[in-house]
Amino acid sequence: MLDKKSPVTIRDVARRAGVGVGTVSRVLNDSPSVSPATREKVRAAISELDYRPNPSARRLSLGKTLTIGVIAPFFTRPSVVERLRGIESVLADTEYDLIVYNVESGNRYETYFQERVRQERVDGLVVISLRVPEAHVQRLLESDAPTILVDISHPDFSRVIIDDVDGGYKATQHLLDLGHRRVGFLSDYSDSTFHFTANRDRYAGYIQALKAGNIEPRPEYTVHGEHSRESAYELASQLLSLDEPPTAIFATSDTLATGVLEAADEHGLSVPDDLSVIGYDDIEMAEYLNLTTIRQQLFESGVRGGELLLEAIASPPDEPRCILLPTELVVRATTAPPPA
Amino acid sequence: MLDKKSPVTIRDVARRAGVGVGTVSRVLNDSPSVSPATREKVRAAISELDYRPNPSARRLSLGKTLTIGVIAPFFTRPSVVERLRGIESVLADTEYDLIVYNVESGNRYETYFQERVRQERVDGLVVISLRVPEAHVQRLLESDAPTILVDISHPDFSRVIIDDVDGGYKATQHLLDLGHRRVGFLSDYSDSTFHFTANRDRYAGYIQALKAGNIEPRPEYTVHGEHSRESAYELASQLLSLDEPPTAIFATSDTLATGVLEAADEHGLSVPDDLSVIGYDDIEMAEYLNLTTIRQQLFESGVRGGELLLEAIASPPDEPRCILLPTELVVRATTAPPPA
DNA sequence: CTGTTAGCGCATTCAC
DNA sequence: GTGAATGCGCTAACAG
Repeated sequence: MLDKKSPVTIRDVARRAGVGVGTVSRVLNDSPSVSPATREKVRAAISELDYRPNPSARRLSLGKTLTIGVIAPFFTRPSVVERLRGIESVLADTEYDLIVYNVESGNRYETYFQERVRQERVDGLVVISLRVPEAHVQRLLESDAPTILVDISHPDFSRVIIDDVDGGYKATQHLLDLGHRRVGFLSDYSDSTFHFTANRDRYAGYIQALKAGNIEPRPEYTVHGEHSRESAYELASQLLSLDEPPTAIFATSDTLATGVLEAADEHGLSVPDDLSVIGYDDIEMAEYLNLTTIRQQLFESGVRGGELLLEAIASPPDEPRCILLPTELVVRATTAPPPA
Repeated sequence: MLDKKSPVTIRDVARRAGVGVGTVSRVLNDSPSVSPATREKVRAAISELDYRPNPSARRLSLGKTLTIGVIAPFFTRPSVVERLRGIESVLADTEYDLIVYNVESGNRYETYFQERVRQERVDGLVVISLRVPEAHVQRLLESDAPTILVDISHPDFSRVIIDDVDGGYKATQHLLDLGHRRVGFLSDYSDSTFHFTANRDRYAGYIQALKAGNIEPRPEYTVHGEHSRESAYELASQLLSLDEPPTAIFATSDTLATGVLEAADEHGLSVPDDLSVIGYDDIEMAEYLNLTTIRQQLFESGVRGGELLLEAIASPPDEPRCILLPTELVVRATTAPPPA
């Protein structure tokens, strides 16, 4: 015989405490208008029955989903995971559930924005490192559920972005300071990539630094492809096979930088003596590899994004807010003056 | 003036299509008892109104949450992220939402099991690399929402585990085959750690291999601490400072292995000539570092776990199912015969 | 202060 | 095959 004990509801509690359901609801929601005595009775009944409110009912009645959605290319990059951690850390103390939408392929990318993300589904959305499809911008903006961008820029959305122009500038400037004149730029920037503004900005910084140093950018020194070590390996090989190869390479992520390191090794080049390499992000591996890099506040970006979202849900700002996080040059062992 | 267009409901669709709400609900749920003609009418109305059913209402009415919870130490280890990816990939094609509970501290660990995980909150739960608190085992087992374990063993739960005894055996055997007689075992196994059975099993395999090779295990060769490169560095240093230090070290994760590599370097030991090092997991970095390791099917373990859960929800098995995933020795450049 | 009641949007009987 | 009615568990508005 099935002993399906149906879950205890608010009515059971009310009965047990000898009060009405309304009162139980009030103590549940910390309403001030409940006498201490009855409050205590209700509390007792709740704990005796080990009662927990049914979230679905609560959500339906409230007209809120009490959940936050995060849409991101989670698993492709350590940096995204760090940001996610930051978001999760601020949500953990709230009543919001965190539901994750992982985007690894183009079709799911569109699908998530189209299907899943609606007022009825989440109370707020944060998009990490992913370009918002133009087709969905308007709807997102009009929705009651606010959207926050992290590590991606768009003038109409509140966002926390990294000062990537400055980061790119710093990286390049560091190389220039060391005496390099031939600096390669290697990234996964490309129109087909979801990940968009960050690399563009870093590139801008790269160009600015070059110009400030009176160095004419060479088109052949800029390469880009997929975001993987393998791809970076190919791209770097291409750079190093040039008639006049760069003496330093700025890779727009630490992961890419490892591919560059690999290629250097393959070409019999010793780092940093023959070739300087600088990465970006300062993920855990960077420290181990002694990689010079541009550190950005990964976890912090998630925290700030989460906070922005919570605030926006509480009271929508009149206009988009923008938080700009600084970067920091971390000099380690993969950069040095160019060979004499 | 606020133009709060209230979301379109099933009633709007019914009205538009000139039918009752029941009928709309039927076509929504692919009920066979709807005439093709009206089905078409309803479909048209749905798309004209761009109607989407309200998940909260649906859940309440259905008495299901349509969400799956994953509780794991997500962000601490790349391996966990890989497993999560696997789970997400099978859930992405279903109507289930995936909500994540990140456990980084002890109190949240207890809290999640206690508060969040209840029938009313999720329809199913998967626990990754985390020991289930004994105090909650019974409740979990009795719940209508099945619990699946991934990378953690418990006789009462369906689970997908890795053959870690064999993995530990293989790693040790590989070292023995190379001629090593003094093999250290370095792990993050400890009672205070959530992560539990995996390291214990690997240790068992280590001991078995030693015994099979007629080598008496030495207590001082077994060390454990936190799961971090820094910790591994300390532990390895300790090992290498022994009067008779091991000539090979088996670290129970690739992350730990990097710490060992670091310590070796610090001690002026060259790998693999002076010291052999083998890791575990074969995360992405292992390939880059040319680390000999034991590969396990990380992503696959998540996939299988997700499938197990879906099946359990559909029809609870009479007794726990157990899927055992094999490991594979991947020989790269950090292991070699001991110094002469 | 507190009990009662009316929805929230959908699925699901039950008659027709 | 289809419409109308009932209930899922909770919140909020309304009396008292």
